Amino acid sequence: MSVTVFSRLDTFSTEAIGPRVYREIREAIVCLRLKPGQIISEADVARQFGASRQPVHDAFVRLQSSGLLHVLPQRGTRVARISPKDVRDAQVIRRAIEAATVARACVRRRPESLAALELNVARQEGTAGEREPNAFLKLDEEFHRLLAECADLEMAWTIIEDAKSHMDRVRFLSLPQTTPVAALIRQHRAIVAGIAAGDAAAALAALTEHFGEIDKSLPALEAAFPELFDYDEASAAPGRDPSPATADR
Amino acid sequence: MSVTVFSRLDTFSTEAIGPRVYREIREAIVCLRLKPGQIISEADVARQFGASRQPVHDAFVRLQSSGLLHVLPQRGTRVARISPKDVRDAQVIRRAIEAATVARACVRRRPESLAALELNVARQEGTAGEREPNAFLKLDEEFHRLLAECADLEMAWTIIEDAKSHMDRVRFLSLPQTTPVAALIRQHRAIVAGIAAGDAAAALAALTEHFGEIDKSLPALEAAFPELFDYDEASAAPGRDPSPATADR
DNA sequence: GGAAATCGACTGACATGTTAGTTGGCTAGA
DNA sequence: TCTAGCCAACTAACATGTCAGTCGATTTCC
Repeated sequence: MSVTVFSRLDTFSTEAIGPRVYREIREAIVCLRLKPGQIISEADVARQFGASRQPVHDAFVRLQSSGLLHVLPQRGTRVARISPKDVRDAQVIRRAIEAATVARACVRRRPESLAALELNVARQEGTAGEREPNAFLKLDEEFHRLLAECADLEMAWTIIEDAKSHMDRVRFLSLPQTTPVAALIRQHRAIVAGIAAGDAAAALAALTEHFGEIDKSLPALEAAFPELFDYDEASAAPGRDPSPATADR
Repeated sequence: MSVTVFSRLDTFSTEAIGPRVYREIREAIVCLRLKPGQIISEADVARQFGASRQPVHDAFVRLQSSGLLHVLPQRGTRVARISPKDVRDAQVIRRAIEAATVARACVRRRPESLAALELNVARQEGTAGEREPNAFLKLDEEFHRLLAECADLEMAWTIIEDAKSHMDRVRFLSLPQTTPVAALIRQHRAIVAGIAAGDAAAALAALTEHFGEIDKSLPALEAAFPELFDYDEASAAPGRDPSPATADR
């Protein structure tokens, strides 16, 4: 009936179940192991984890407020389809916040933060030869977190993380096709250089270029995977889906 | 023992309990009916609502992820103190997002959205004579929501709402003292005028001025109500509070 | 044959029971 | 008087039970 996506949580961990469940479900959504549009149920996911419904329910509550899940009361829960509007909204918002972050970082310029950024970019370059893109994605994630830290704007990272999740699903789709990782790394380096020099204009220019990438891939992906996308006006629309799409897998 | 803050939910409502509980708790925090630093418990709040712990628990989960509650596992939950850093972070983020919103609104310029904004500002001016500031606050809230709608950036409002909550507690504290409502309304009008004229520079200038207000009041408030503020580095720090502050009340 | 009523198998919403971790006060022993 | 250990009284975390609403397949009636 339903696809098995999660594996039993190991019992020998000091970490509470709740946070782990949340993290795993979230990652599964962003990495498309849970397909956009797919129906999932608290009880079913709980069974897969070998846990009770409660921590899964808590995770669902949080993921709903991030917009990654759509809960239809008394009917079911589905993984949010990729909404082109949400993707673009998230892009605009992320660009705005990250621009403010970089501008602030240019003013602060803490040596230790800069060192951390430099190190991170160097590591990114180290992954250039690898086949596995996940290593780069992890470092990219950390790069942007470090930016926020550098600007002393931790709250910014929390928000970017949420906005990013909508964008990352698109990025994940586009990975097999065009992965201009080298270009992305070059942009990262330019941002760091701008901050190090206190040259806000240069850093912001590099950042803007950095965000132009997704725009190119989105239309082609929509054409290639129409069933993963959502074309309705309101992303959070509760009652919809007149499409004859296959419910899951 | 604990202060009664909530009243029994009326049973004759079609709306589910969960959303109502969430809304009420959130409002109580923002309006300082729940004091920053105060200890609250799921069971106690549930009793006050005449509901079970479950919907209260769900609300706590969401409020924690907004940073309005700090849950100390197995120990208790406290209303987040007002963290000057969080307030400033929220300000920077809100300014960034709202600037992007206004810039976009200047480009779109939908007549019906503009009309809604005009109407809203007119209503604000209608509250000028009233003693009750809540009417203005409600309209102010709606004004910024309309801005997001005008820019077709619904996601922006969701985020601003969260960031605002941290700022609003400060604003609530400062209300009795200095309420330059007239100035705020003037700024609102200037923003709308800028959008209507498609003059992004003018609109953004008005917006920037609009955000300068809190900066002035914050230091004085910190001095006046030290017990409501939190001076630690990390706002989300789980284990802290070495201060001998009175637990609640 | 076709439309309407029915029923059963789901779902999440909500209620309640249980557990483990923390804390603060009490007491026994020095 | 002080201290170490114990214990009762909390807490949120987690588990499970119950319920009402939804949907779709089947049946029933025309």
